[in-house]
Amino acid sequence: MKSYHHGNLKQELIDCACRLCERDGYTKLSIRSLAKESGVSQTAPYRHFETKETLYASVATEGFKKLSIACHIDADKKITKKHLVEIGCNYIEFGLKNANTYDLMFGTAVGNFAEYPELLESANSTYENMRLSFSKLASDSDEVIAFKCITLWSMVHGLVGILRKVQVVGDDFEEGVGPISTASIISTNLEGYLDKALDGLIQS
Amino acid sequence: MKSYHHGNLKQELIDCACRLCERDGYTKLSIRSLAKESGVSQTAPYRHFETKETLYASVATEGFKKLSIACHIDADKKITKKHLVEIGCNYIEFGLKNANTYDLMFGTAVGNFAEYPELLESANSTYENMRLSFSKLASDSDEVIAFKCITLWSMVHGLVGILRKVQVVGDDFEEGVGPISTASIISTNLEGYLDKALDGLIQS
DNA sequence: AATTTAATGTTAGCAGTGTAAACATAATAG
DNA sequence: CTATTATGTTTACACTGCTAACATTAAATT
Repeated sequence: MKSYHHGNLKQELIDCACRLCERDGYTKLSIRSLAKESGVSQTAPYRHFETKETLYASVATEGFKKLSIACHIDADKKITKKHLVEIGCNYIEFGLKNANTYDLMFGTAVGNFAEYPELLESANSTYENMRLSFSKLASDSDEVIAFKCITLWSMVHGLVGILRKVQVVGDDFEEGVGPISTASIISTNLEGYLDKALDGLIQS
Repeated sequence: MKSYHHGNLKQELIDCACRLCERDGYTKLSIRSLAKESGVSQTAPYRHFETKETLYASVATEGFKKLSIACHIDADKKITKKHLVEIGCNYIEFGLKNANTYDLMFGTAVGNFAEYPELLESANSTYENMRLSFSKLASDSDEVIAFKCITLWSMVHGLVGILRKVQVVGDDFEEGVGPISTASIISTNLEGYLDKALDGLIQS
């Protein structure tokens, strides 16, 4: 016997959306199918999400929270380069393992984060985490730290994009030194790669 | 008086799709509206594009061709670091000025490039161009060159993504050292930024 | 405790989408 | 000149985001 009111619909919709989004990609996600999955009428979700983009924003918010956790490292006081490598690796790993969610977070599905305070907050806090780690590594000025953050973020973000493209294309890749085989070498030794790439970053 | 056969429909559809895609983003692009724009019936495009993804692939192919051109530099023999900075800047400029097309090229709209030979070819040739530039800069092994290529590409690709996100969010940005103001500093002096960032790359 | 109000659900329906099937016309090959 | 192929049209289906009008229940107010 089910009651007229669901009771926990909003959260269930978000959870379900996160799951389906990661499984099939956000383009395959429909409000109607989501409603059906939750055993509720087609338009019920609209009581909790003004538009589809609002739903996307919620899924992306969850994504940033998870990314924050994935990139968080325990360190009492000082942080070493090794820690940064670890952060970078964890970031990339997250991007590759949660590729579809990552698309939603960094693509254009949600046009303007500023319209969704929670999303903006969770995204900024991911950045803030990274900034804090850098600030513990060396006593740089705030400006230098910000530059380093953006550079590291760009690097790992870009690597996620490139590695994914190359991996998709490279299902049947040839031996050689082309982008595909090189990328797969990189991805099998991410740690070593990042370690070298960070050299130019942490000293200066 | 219009004839039953259009005569040049395929190319016109591609051109029109490129234009509309860049103007409104590829998600807003519909085969039907495209057909209407070309003064042809709703399903006529299907004689030239099996699915919508096939159309996407064509637009993306054009995108890579343009990117290749944008990143091409004239240099007789030797290429200097300055040239690489130029390539990087041109790449980023392309990504920011053709943001919607860039999404199509590097997003998940086209799942597997290998299914579209022309797209694969144009994408690979963009890479090959970059590789050639690096090979003229220093007499590195093919392996090292490939690593440098992927690293530079990741960097500029990542920067495009981050700068865009931050710019969108930062319509009303505050002074400070947060990601937004830092990113705008970077974007107003891309050349200087890349120059510094490339230091770690070209020597090693 | 009774009643008003707000939150949350349903039904019906519109305009738009990708795409398949059956048919029409024109260009090309034999 | 005829048969075939390429290219176009019409019709139709299942699906989508979303709106408006209505139903039910929970919460707030008197």
